[in-house]
Amino acid sequence: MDTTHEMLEITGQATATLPVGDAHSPITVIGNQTIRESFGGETFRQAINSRLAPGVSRVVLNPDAHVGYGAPVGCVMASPTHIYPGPVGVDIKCSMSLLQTDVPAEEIASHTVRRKLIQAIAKRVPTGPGRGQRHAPKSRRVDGSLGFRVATEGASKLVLKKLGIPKAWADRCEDSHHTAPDDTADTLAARLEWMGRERDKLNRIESKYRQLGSYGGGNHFGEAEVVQLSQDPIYRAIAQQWGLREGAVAFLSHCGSRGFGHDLAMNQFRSLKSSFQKQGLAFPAGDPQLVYAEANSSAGQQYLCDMAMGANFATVNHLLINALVLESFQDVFPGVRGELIYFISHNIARQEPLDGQTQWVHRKGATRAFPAGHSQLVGTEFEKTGHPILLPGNPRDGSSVMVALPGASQSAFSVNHGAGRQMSRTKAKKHLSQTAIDQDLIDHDIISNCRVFPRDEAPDAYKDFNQVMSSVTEAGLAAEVASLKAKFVLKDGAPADD
DNA sequence: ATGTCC
Repeated sequence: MDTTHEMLEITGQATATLPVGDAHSPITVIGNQTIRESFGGETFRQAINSRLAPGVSRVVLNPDAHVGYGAPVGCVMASPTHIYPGPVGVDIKCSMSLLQTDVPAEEIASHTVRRKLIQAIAKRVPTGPGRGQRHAPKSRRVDGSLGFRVATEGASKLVLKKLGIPKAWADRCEDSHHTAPDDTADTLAARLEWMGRERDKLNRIESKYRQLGSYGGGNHFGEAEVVQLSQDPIYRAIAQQWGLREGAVAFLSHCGSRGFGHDLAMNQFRSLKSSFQKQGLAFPAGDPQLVYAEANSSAGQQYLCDMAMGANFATVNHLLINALVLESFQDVFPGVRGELIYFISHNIARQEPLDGQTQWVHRKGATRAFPAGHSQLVGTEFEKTGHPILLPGNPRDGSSVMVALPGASQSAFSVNHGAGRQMSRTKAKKHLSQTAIDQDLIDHDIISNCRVFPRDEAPDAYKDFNQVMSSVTEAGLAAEVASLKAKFVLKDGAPADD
């Protein structure tokens, strides 16, 4: 009997207090026993609240799940009719990207070379709060006018050209641009103009444009990797078809829409909550973080416009970071070339065919996983293989590139988005030893831009990535085509003695 | 996630 993939009976022991009508299908839980024990009651409660919320057709809990804003981080929530800002998340279109260079691994064996790369990247792509554009040359400066184009067009030809980003990279994005629900660019422009005019937000928004090309903080990072292809000939061939090469140095990035998306999300939460209160509407399970709108309503359309603009910002932010990282490599290795393998989000709602109808698939800390032949891949270069899935594990145990299998239909064509936090930041700072964390990375030949690695971001603050990965593969959702071994990490550094 | 509360 396969215990790696179980349907959580919502009338079962985890949820005995919640009466559920027959109309509700159970929540799908992806996780072996170790993983299921990692969830905790609050994560299940949030999943059940999400499942019982209006208009929701399906909820999937992935092995990296933990408590989040309204819905767990590490879940999928689908609705044909309703849009939920909480289950998109506050960092709209937080995503992963993978840039492969033609530098062979041997070239970055020495710490001296790696230090040079770290300095070259840190000079161009800052971590922590503040502006990404602080050292940008004039040619790349994002003013209000270009920022407007970024927010409304995403990775359009004009935006890519202005920012010096290779135009071919747009084809390697899960979505290179996002439009308003009515599919017209003018609607987004009108929404942005309205925010500037009616709500006196323009100055603040313009200041956020200056964050383009930066990582921010928290779990965001940039990491140099050595690519190791799968030993399985079928999956190795898929990796090679995507352009991955054994022993190449690649760069994995994790970040999102920075202050720009944050402001859009928070404004939406505020206005939707206040609208619920004015109308005397009840929040799902009494939780204001599960506030929602019907997608076709005026409020729903406004949210979808703001989500699209946050997503456009995140996309261009990521592509710009990759262009700047490639330039940094060229500082150290003149003439080196690089190609974007893929860019894929784990905090977004997308319209997708699911269970026989078009639905809003909310992925909150979950990654799209379309296998070969999926209707939304038809006509793309990934039609015959499925698209790359980029999963950060942790620097010590590595990260993974996967391909979806037909079994992904059981998880709403989604997998996890990483390892998933197992310790709160507070608990990690209290319980994990700083010297042990730093020694661990040294032992694994990994260096970092931080004097000391942030304790709340240490590998052991997260779940065992091998357990998470085996939960996914044993459920038949996806298979690994390549693993990524970290060589250096850029993160928002923690002070030495906090 | 976020100039970590407008």
